[in-house]
Amino acid sequence: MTPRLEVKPIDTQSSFRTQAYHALKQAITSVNIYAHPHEIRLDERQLSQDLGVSRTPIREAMTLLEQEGFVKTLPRRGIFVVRKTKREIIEMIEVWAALESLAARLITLHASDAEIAGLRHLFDGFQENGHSPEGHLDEYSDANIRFHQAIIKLSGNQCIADMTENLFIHVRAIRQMTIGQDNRAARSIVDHMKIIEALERRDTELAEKLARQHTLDLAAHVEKHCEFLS
Amino acid sequence: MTPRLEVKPIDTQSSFRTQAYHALKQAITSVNIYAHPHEIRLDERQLSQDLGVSRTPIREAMTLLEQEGFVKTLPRRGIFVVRKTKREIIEMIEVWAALESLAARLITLHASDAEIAGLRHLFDGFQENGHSPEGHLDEYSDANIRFHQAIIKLSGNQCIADMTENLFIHVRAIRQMTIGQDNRAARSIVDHMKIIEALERRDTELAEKLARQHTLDLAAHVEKHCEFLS
DNA sequence: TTGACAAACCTGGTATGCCAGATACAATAA
DNA sequence: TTATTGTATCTGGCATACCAGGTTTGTCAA
Repeated sequence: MTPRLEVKPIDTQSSFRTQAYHALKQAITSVNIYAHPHEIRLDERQLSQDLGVSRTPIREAMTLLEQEGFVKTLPRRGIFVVRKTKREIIEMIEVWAALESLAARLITLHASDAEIAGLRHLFDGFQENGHSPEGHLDEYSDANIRFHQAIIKLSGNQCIADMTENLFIHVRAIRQMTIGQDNRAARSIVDHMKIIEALERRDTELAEKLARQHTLDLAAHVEKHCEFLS
Repeated sequence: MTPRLEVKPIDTQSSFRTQAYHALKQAITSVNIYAHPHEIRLDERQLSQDLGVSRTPIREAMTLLEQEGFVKTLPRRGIFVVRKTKREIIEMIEVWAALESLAARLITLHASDAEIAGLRHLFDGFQENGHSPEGHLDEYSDANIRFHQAIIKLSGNQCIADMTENLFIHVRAIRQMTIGQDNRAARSIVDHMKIIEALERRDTELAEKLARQHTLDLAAHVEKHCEFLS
């Protein structure tokens, strides 16, 4: 056997378009657009200079971002970051509820006991009485996010994962803004535990229902308390 | 008042890119890709000649179609029409079930009695004993499709409509291929009537459950009987 | 000072040319 | 004949020039 060099295959897949897409999506989703009162405008030529590529890959990335609903281009006016309305946010949360509910159903049918057990570990450290989630909102918020992502992943349905990927960006932002209100963190962890218990018991109908209701509660909360959304 | 010509405003919104996108999507989705055994390859330059525009709007349209999962471009190889696997089809049907189930829930909460009553009229002519759906599969298939579209629309949730738009293209094709099997048409109309009755009674939980189960049944049927899918 | 109006510029849309990788095929050597 | 290699050709990725419509700005008359 001849000695061979260990070479990694060159990443021939990531074109400038793909890189620009990820860079722009990252940039757009990392700013809290609901905190800025004025609308944000993007400039193709400026971005192409900043990223060091021509306008073509920038435009193709913008095409993708527009289809995903993150930006809106007005011909000869400019490209603008989209601010979701309260109605749209609620609709997205409702869809999220339906998809996560389906994920819970699929988990009871197909996931292994070990996988389900792994969900509990996400909340290790938040269950003792002396360590209430209110005191560590950021940490709990992260665990919260990981829980919902894990549910989607364990479902084994890639289509759910794909469809929730962009919803998640918006729902996550809303969750983070509302987690501190109305004792939601403590109530949230109770809901999560009940969902996990239903999954462990393979109670398909209950798990499905609890997962749906948990997220529909968020929708109702946003309806009542998020007047800062237009 | 001076006489004026009746002129329609020029459709300044539909760019070549948008027109190319719709033309290509129409062309791709109208061919039954599962009937052709060989993979279908698209050529940017050929298409730009056929549509009479340059490659740029073609490329941007392709970018959109690729993100929607209808085509896949391999650099310096070509652009290929995507053939969904059986696994992917089932996943899409499951997602459809979750979204239509949510739509049924929302209808019981927000739709008017008149809107719900309109669902029955879609099946006028298929309910008499002498006019069984089996004898008119094409007509029934159309009514079937309109029923599911109406459910989505009546939900009032635009996000559901957007997310099911592309799923529908695939699910529709599968429904049409399976409607003639296994007495599915007759059983389907029974399911639909039960769903309508639950909606009329504003039975949220039942309508939600029936709508979900009706489509999950399709998923189970595909799992068992659609071996022609890869 | 203020209003209208025109010129300069800015912006996204489109066409086009070039590039490098991939392929097909012919030429060549074993 | 068969394996190999070189070359012509084809393909999508990218850069760039130009266009038309919109905006801004500045000038000038009232």
